[in-house]
Amino acid sequence: MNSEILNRLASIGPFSGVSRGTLEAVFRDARIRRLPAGALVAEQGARPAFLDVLLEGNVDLIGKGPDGRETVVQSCEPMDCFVLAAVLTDAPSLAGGIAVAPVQLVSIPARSVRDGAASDHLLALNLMGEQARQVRTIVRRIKNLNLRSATQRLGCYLISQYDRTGSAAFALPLPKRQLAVQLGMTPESVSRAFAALREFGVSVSGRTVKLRDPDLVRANCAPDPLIDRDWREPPAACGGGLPG
Amino acid sequence: MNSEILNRLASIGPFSGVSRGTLEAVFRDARIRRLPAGALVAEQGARPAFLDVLLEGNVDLIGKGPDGRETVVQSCEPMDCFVLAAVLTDAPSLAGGIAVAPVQLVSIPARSVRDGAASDHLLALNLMGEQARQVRTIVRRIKNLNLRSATQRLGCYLISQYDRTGSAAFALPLPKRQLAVQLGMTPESVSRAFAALREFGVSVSGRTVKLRDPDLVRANCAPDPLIDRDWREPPAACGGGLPG
DNA sequence: GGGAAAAAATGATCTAGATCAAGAGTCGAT
DNA sequence: ATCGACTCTTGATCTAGATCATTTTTTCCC
Repeated sequence: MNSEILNRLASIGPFSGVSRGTLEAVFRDARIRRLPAGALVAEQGARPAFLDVLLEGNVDLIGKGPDGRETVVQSCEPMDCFVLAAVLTDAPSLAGGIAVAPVQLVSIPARSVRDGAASDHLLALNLMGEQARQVRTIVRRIKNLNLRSATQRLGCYLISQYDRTGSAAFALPLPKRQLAVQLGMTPESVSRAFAALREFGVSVSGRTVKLRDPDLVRANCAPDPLIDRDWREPPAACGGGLPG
Repeated sequence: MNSEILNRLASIGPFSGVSRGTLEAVFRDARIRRLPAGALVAEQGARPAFLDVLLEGNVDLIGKGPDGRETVVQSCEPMDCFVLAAVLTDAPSLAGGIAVAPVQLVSIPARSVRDGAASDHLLALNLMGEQARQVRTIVRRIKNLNLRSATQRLGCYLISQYDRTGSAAFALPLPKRQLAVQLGMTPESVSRAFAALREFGVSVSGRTVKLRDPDLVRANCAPDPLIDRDWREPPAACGGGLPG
């Protein structure tokens, strides 16, 4: 566990501001794991022995039913941690984790995390906030899936990329296959949704997307900050740099 | 705020074991509210001024999209608290609350809750656990909705009632209209699902349900502890009263 | 560059459940 | 009991998106 990784860990939500002593105790028995794409990162149904923090790659959390059907609960990006809820409650995981790209992750013994929260007030507060944000992320996903059509979902995703990059032409950060997972639909439906968006000035070529008229897309896809915005940062105080 | 209510509050997950002093500070400005069925209990989109704990009645948390569509995120029972995630992160509510029966609830200023968590380690730990359980409840709901058919959902619900009451003939604790909401379908679909379950020995008359052969229902509805069981209690140590 | 293999687009069907539209109980109040 | 207002049931369509099948495009490896 080198210090560069330790610094990265110390900077994410759950650990930010936590005392050196607590961090050392929590990370003492942590281990780095590297797994190839397709590997099972976490198993559904078992009480998790480790809290995993993703350093590189992507992981999908997939819930399986008794009859084999599957549903993606969440897809994780670098610096997300997963199975946190199961670790904190010491209960069986409701979903398994699959690496969709080669991953590097830190595995922290569940015990260490729980002990750390029990002995360090700030860590407990951070984890509380992390779980609260997690609840909100899932609720936003539910609203996205239930309140919008497939085309609207894709359109809003493109708009959010446009807003993030500030450019009307950008590359998708994900292969389309993964995009489909994230948007809760089949790859075929993603294709059709792209086709439907052509009408609104959206063109795709390979992984490059161009929005001829972002406002036209916006007008037709019902974007909504309560669904699309991550609110991780404090609610933008109106008038960023303005006085009183 | 009489002491009987205060005792009930002190016994629920988030507040259990918390010192008298902290509880007094947190509840100092709390108020009891009573609202008729149909009333708006919490508004979507606003930063919640209060954390609400439901004492009596039922509340549905409903997310609305920009174009008017709605989806039920959760339905709350007595002693549940809602909008907790928004209170803790001081962010706009993602869902509104509607009273589906006359409700009595305690409204605790959001500020008091956050201050309490910041100053009392045990309260922070409790709230962390509460949020973790909340995450799991929502994930179980997602799995229930995505991994099972409408008929299976109803069947599993009936099985869980059978297990709770220990009797093959019991009364539904909810009007069918609300049952539909809880199971994520329309009232019409509930009717049809009941009709489909007749084949498996399920008979309904008014609010009374009889299971002629619970195992037959079980065999056809794919029950799954990872979906149906609430795991609020610690994982049942195998062999409850047995030695060794 | 050529050619296998994966990813994507397109087309044709299928399906669970929603929606729309009547009937049939059920209940409470007078 | 009678009315009227619910809730529930049942039936007839509709639809978004999944699924299955085929072609086209990209990727990438020697």
